[in-house]
Amino acid sequence: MPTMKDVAKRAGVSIATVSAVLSGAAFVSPPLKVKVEEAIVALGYARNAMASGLKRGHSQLIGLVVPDITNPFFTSFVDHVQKAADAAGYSVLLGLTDNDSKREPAALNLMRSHQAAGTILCPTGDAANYAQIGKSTGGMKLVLSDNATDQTDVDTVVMDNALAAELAARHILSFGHSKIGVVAGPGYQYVASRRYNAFEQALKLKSVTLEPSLVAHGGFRELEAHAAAGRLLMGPARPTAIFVANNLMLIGVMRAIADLALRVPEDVSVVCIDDFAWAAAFQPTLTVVRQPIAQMAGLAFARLLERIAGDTSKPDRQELAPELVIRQSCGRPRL
Amino acid sequence: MPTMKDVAKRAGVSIATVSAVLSGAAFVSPPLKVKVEEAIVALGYARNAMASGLKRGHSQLIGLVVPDITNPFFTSFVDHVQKAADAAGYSVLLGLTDNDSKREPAALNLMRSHQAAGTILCPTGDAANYAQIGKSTGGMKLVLSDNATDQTDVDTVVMDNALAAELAARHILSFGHSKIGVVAGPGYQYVASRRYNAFEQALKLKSVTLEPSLVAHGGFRELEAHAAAGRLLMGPARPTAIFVANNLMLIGVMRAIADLALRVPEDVSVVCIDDFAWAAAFQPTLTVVRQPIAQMAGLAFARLLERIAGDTSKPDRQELAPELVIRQSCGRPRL
DNA sequence: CGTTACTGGCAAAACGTTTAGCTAAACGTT
DNA sequence: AACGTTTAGCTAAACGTTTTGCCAGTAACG
Repeated sequence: MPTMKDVAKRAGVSIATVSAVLSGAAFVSPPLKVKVEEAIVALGYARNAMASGLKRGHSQLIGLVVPDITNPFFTSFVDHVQKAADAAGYSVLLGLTDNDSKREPAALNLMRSHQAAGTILCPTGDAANYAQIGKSTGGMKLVLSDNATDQTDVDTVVMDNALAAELAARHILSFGHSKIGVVAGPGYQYVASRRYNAFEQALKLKSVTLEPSLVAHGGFRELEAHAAAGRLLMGPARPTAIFVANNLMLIGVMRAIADLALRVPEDVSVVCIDDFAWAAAFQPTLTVVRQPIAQMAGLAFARLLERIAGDTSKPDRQELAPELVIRQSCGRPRL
Repeated sequence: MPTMKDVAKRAGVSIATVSAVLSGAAFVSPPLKVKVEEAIVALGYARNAMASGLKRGHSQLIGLVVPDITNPFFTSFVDHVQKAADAAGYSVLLGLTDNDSKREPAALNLMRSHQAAGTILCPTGDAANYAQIGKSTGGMKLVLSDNATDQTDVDTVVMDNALAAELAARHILSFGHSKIGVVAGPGYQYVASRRYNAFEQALKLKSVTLEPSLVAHGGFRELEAHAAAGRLLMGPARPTAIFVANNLMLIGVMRAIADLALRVPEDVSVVCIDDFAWAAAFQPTLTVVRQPIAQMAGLAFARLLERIAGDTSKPDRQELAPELVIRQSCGRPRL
């Protein structure tokens, strides 16, 4: 493993000069510069990021903490952040909390210990833990995304979840449904309750009420949603439309619908929040509310970059609008 | 940002003692130990991984380089590696090559520069680049997975792609198909050509030949596959069954089938390599060849751990068996 | 009681970089 | 010609750990 010293010796210069050409800041005369560059490739030298990070007080790493990379929403989020980071000369250190907010402090500590220039955290949304999070940053730049409450002491980039649910509600209502089922996320999570409340509110505005027996709360995961949808669909008052709060749960719901040989949208209409590749391949193609993932990731990273650059303005919350993608899974209820 | 020195001062001990209790190696008397631990929590101290890594010559990071995290296969692979790494006290530094093998050396260099204890690389499979890869490791432990040729100088964990294709072929043949279409991956990639060749071979064994006009080579991505499947299906000799070489391409194929209002499996039978959540929710449910992702990730990481621990035995290649998951997308051809 | 063996704890020397401060040469100005 | 200015490049001092070697106690032994 060659060091700068080796490069310096081979190029006949001091290590300070090697450092200068590597970081490109100070002016180095062209002849010396090429000599150094030659030595670097000849030795296969790669700068030691540990030493560099130690000396400079921070690394070229940014932390990215998500609850579950397996959820297509987060997969895409990670993908976009990674690419933005790459373009800006940063690498991403991945943290997974496995939907357990108690793991967030540890993840944040990891990032801090690696001297991350900053961290983007998608909390799993258990509101109780927010105080903890602040403690664990130790001064590290932080921006929250996705499942973040509306506290004001940290930068936040989220989708307008209320609008998303409203869009779904209005679309369902436009077909004249009144017996509407909901497969909602876990109530203690900010995003889940916001989607649920806004959906209910939008219905109430048109004097449609949500039958408690037609509301199921799951864990944002497929299996519970499958069971929940089964109960809804086999109950005495089968809904003619179902609102599903995320993509993972939709898989379970569609399986339950298939189990009962029901047709979409003839027997049940379906909308969910989150777009994903298979939504356009499914038969019928699935109407969804699309989250602006690329934008969220882009803005979150951009905000982080500003903070890293020294911006000390007041933390703000950016709320992005979702988009209703109308496909074929909603229609008129049969009487 | 408190350092060990601060902790030491507060606990009334030397920094060597603090280091000792942190790493847990040397014996420290219980009273001192609790004093140090108290100081650590009181100050909110977190060990500086840069300094630690610099001194020890390697970090607690492992590199993980994949072509496209958006592909559910890699999503799952990353997820499993991350969890295994976490359990072993390592964190993962994520590298994306965006399906471009020319980016692999840079990704490897990144890992090396961060003093990664080791790296798992899923090459994008352009065989031309393998020599390059060796150069870029600079002595860093490396294990290859997924799309790795059968070179013998580096540890490798792969699925038996030939068997996977064979399983698919035999399943299709068992229904009596003879006009069979293929949507294959890019021919220059090891995995793609291996799947294709084995599929053709298995057909030949039963005296079924592959019509060249019914074979399309795409880029393992949805869009090309959609176009390719469209051509196949609208051509003069429509196949009664289609073999699709990966999950992403299947999305495109299913869309093409829907475009033409064809029924599965009555008009066309479909199998693909890769299982994924929606395969069981789709109507009809999709028959697939499942890759043993958890096992692959687990073995790749385990091998890496052995190498990190100092194992210097001869590099080997582990080939894992896939599994045919029979669902509903294959049936008899209509005459 | 004197020697040896062991122990918990400390001081200090690295690890490979960045960077502030410096030297000396080259230039422009009077 | 003497002066200040600028500049390319160097020296050396950090950065926060880990770890080797050492010291001073204590226990064990003859």
